[in-house]
Amino acid sequence: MLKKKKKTGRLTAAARRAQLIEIGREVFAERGFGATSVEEIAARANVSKPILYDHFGGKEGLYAVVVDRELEYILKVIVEAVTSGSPRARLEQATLAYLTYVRERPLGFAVLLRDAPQNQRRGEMPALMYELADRIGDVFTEQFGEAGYDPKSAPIYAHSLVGMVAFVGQWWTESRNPPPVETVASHIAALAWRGLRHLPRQPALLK
Amino acid sequence: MLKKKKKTGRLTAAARRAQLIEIGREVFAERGFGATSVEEIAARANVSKPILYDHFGGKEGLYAVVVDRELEYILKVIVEAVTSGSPRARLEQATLAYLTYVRERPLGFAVLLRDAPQNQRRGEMPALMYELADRIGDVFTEQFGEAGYDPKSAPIYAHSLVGMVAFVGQWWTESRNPPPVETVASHIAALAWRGLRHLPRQPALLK
DNA sequence: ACCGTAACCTACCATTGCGTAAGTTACGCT
DNA sequence: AGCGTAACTTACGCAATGGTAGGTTACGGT
Repeated sequence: MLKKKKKTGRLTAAARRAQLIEIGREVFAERGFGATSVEEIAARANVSKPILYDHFGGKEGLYAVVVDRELEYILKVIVEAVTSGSPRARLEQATLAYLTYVRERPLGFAVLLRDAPQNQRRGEMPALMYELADRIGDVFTEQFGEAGYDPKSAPIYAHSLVGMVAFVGQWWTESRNPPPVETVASHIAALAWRGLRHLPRQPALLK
Repeated sequence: MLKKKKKTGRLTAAARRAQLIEIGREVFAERGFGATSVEEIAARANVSKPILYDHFGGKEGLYAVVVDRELEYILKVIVEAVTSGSPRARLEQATLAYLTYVRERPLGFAVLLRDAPQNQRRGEMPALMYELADRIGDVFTEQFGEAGYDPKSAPIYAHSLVGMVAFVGQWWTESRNPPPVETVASHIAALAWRGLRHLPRQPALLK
């Protein structure tokens, strides 16, 4: 017989594990790591605490799995969007991919935004953003050199781009009656692209 | 006699209060609200818990004061920067003011970035950012209408601007060997300004 | 029908950390 | 000097919560 639930709530290990990850994502999204209690997760799964410990070793274990899956996913989506096309197309597609992600996986997105356990290091989201910004920064550094711009300024622009996408993304998910993804993405990409295209060699404050 | 400390650690109410606010900012910055214990703050002040309760009523009370002062300050600085000059000068000065703030008050800045108590509502920083973005959005909406652009898209650009400044600011404080404020501000402002100036009437994705 | 094992539960600890009650010490004014 | 008050402490209560020990139930192959 296959692993079908008879009438009791008893599940196979794999199924229970999957369910706990799902619920964990929900609760962590709502409360953040610190304010989440193992009991609540267990309760929502109609199960007792020790089960969670059997599967994940503890709260941090579950959290790690949830975060890891989320990062894995978002990174995959963005990398795919950036693997082909003109530079401008890549910019647009990456923006689109990111926005699509935050829209389709609001809970996972929320988990990434919140404070990480034991805090000291930043949340997972900022870490990912820095990672992305660094990669983009590398590309910019090279391009800037060839185009006669100061390579030193590349990271600033890279972080600017990532920052605007990130912040707009957050705002966008939370706004009721939000415009369609393509609209948002096209505006952001336009701003970034035009800005970069018309950059002065040596920006200076008016004063 | 004036309120000078003789040799014991005993302070006047006002002095103790000020000290606790200072220390509170430090600890909240390091640990975030949730992970901060009243005991630790008290310990760092070489004082026992009840004193903190006498002054602020509890953890949330202290936190509220710390955050309030911080928001008060940062808002003041930015508003001052925006009260005169050409639109472009305002953009530059606001950016400059913000970056100067994050550099000069890293602890307060860190507190604002972290999760707020009782969680559900966002941290204080995002709230402030949304507030700023909304104000800017209002200005843009008006300007866009006059210039023949779609007023609906104004909030997107407003949030983009705020997002890039915010993210770059965060990165900038954390990077060792950071470029001077004016440099960073001029680059950000240049990107934003050029982008806005050369915006197409109706942005569209390549595809 | 039986039995081994995987899934699950009912208590338990132990710790942490907020908040308070009640008493104690030093300061400074008269 | 002495006294009132402000500043401070010790010692607790107590609710949450992470984590564990040990026993119980149902599943499914033989």
